[in-house]
Amino acid sequence: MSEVSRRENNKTKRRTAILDAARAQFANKGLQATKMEEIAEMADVSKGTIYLYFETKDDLYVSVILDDFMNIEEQILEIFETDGSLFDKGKSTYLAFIDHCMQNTDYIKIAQYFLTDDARKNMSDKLIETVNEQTSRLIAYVARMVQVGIDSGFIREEIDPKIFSLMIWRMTVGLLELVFSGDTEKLGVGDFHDLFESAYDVLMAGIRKPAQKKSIRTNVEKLAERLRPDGII
Amino acid sequence: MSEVSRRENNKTKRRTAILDAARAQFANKGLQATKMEEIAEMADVSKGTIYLYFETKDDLYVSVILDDFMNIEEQILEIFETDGSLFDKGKSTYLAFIDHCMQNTDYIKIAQYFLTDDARKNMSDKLIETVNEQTSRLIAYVARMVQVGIDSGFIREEIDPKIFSLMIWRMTVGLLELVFSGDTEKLGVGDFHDLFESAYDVLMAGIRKPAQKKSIRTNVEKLAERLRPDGII
Amino acid sequence: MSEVSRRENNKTKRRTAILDAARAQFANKGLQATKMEEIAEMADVSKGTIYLYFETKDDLYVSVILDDFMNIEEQILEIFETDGSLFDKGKSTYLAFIDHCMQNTDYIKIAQYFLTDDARKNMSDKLIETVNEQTSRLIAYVARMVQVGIDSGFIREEIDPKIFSLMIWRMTVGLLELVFSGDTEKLGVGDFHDLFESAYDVLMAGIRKPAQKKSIRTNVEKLAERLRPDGII
Amino acid sequence: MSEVSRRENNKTKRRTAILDAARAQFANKGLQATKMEEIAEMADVSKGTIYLYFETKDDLYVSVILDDFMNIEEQILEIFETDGSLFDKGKSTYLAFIDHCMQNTDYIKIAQYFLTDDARKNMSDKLIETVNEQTSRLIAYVARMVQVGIDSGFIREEIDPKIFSLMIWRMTVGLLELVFSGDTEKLGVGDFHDLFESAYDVLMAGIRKPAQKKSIRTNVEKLAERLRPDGII
DNA sequence: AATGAATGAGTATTCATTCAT
DNA sequence: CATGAATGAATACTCATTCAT
Repeated sequence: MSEVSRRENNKTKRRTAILDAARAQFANKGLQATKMEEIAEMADVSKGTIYLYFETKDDLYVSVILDDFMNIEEQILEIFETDGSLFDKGKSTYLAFIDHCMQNTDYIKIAQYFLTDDARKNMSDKLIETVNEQTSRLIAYVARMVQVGIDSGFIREEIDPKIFSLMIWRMTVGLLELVFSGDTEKLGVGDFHDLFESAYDVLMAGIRKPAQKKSIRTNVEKLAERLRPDGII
Repeated sequence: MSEVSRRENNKTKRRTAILDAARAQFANKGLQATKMEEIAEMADVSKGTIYLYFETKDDLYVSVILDDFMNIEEQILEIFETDGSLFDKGKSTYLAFIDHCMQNTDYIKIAQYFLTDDARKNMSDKLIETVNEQTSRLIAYVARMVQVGIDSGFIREEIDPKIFSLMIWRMTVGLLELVFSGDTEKLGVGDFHDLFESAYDVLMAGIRKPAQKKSIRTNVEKLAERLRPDGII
Repeated sequence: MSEVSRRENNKTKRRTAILDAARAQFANKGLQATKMEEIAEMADVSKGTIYLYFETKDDLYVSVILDDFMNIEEQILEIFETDGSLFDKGKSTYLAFIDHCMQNTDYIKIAQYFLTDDARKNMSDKLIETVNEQTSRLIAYVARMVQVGIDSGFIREEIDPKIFSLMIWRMTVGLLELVFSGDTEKLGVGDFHDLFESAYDVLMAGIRKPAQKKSIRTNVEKLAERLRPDGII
Repeated sequence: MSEVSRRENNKTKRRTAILDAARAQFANKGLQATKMEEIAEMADVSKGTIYLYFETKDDLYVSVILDDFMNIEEQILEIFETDGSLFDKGKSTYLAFIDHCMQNTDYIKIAQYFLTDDARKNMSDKLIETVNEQTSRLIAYVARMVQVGIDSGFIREEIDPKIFSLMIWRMTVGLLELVFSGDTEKLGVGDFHDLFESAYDVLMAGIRKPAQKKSIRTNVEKLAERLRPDGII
């Protein structure tokens, strides 16, 4: 390994260490309550070093979520590769997302803070832009799927793919926020699995074309590749 | 007017003045960025006076939203009183809520902050409890409506009224948050009216019983009163 | 009872109620930590009323101690009236003082604060003057006793009565402060009675004339009246 | 000088600068009236820097006195090294202590505050412990001297060394407090030297063995070394 | 690149005191 | 006399960020 690449390697390791420490702290105590010092300690670097890798605390915060974001994307894409009907694949993807969020609560917590007024005050436009881009990309996936559904005759033509994407996104995230707040019990919801599955089913029933024709199903294979993120659609 | 009641009257006026000033400031700059001093100035009272009416900044913050909450409830109940089909009334109520929120952005902003980890750290259990109670009540309205729909044969029996309430609540609030963040344009949504109406329609389509029987429709009138918040259901 | 005297009576009762409440609070939490509100509540009057009887918090504080002071003086004078040798009476008086202070810790706590720089900043000259006068009077008693002892040949002529008074006063109060601080245990002193009695005996041994002549004792009776606070000495 | 030791050196200098500034301010205005900002300015550091060296204002306050304490100890030990009779050495030490306190009034002022209820509320147990340890050590010196006096036959066997130590300590400090309060004049004491010397002489007369035997005096030399703080006694 | 000492802006809250009723 | 609502001065402490080494 060359001197340069070893150095590069070290830098990456350190960046990851800081990111991991930050994720842990943020998830545990929230943004405000987390001190840069604590992150530094946990990452085993000095306070100053963090600023060599991230411009501000908010930058670090968003970087954490961006990191998660990329992980989610990766996982979701894998599911797309598998065979199966459009609705089955949709549901698998949806449930995989829920699963991921239930295991990595940080992502939702960031998303929560991100739309907040307080957050916007402290955040650079560049940061907002970056997260927006990522979000748009994820939404576009869903929209594309819906479009495929429409084209294939599974989904009603009146449905606006983009609006539906926002709907399912905000609803899902909203329910996750509720679950993480711990208030669900007080609100009388016991089984999370049930909650999310029911929500999905209602949404699907809401866009499904009443009388599906079998013949159309044969088009699925052909359409699958249109779902790729860098696809033509 | 007696001495005591005049004093009471004054106290109420002052409380309202503080509440209004706080609402304006919070909506404009967010919780953190708003200084108690600024609220005091705008309400034309001294800093110390605020603390005679509200225990802490957070208490004041939540009190603002609770105030909005009660206004919303009032408006919504009026709509229940009007005649019309179940789904029509539901839609009117939903749109009235959207309208209110579009005009009083504070409510959503509080709701947003409320589920946040950071908020929970600073908030008294009593405060959380109070907001939860209010929320539960609003959710119960919706759930009751759904139940009526089921009983009347409009809505599928498999639908869980409570889960559906949480769905529509979180989705609606989530979309409002998105709109208020100003990112909707970047995400390519132009017409808000369309957005919210489409969302509602999808949700309704998702729970509607496919083959509605005309005969049942005649029951609507009879069922209407069961929707009252203090109803027997 | 006339209208005027009934009013006077009420005023006195109220003043006493405030004084008692203040004493209890001050003794329990110290000066700084005690709020005027708490005193008002305990005395069952409004906050504003306290200021009709006492100019400031510090005034109230000192008034409490002055009140105690007068009680102490009264008790001590009674002992002077009894028969007995000079040293016996001295010791009885000293022990009575100790007893009183052990039972009414407030007095010492005030005295402690009184000589403090912090106290002086907030205290009016008039207040300082008043306490000084009281103190001087008490010291004068002791000095007069010592002078009698000298005149009677019990105490060495070289002893300066005033200096000795200051010595025994400051030492006694100092030891009481130590006891009240709770640190005496850590400093290894178990029996308070022993502590104070030993201290007294050492002081007496320090001023006693080595060879006492019996014949002088007959003068005691004659000298007793010279000890009266309003005596001619 | 190495990098590390230079840094250490700087830290020590800064700590001293803060300590000196604090001493000056505290002595001048008392604890409450002194603002952290003023100390920072005088020490030519920022407000935040003080908190790198001292945890709280009270910690700083006590640290000042602890610093003085160590100086006093040093001076006193030197006097022990000189030759002379037990009582002479005792008196020299006593007068040196008085001198030091008259020149560094802070020490007494802290001691005064230290036994106060108000102080105890704000002070950490660790801080109280530390001061108590120092005090105990100083008291132990005196007690050891008294014991030597007893063993040598100069001092009466009935005298409890520990009690006597507390007596002389509290009396001396008490008189110093009185002097610093400025009330001594009003109480009619003019010459401080006289006051303290007389006080000492009375105390000594109070514990001295009436008929001293010359032969014992020869033991003084031998006993002197037992007075060392790290001595075997 | 890494460090960590230094900085200093930033603010909610308390409570003795006043005064209109 | 009594009240208690209103006042507003007063301040220790935190922590993100910087920068000399």
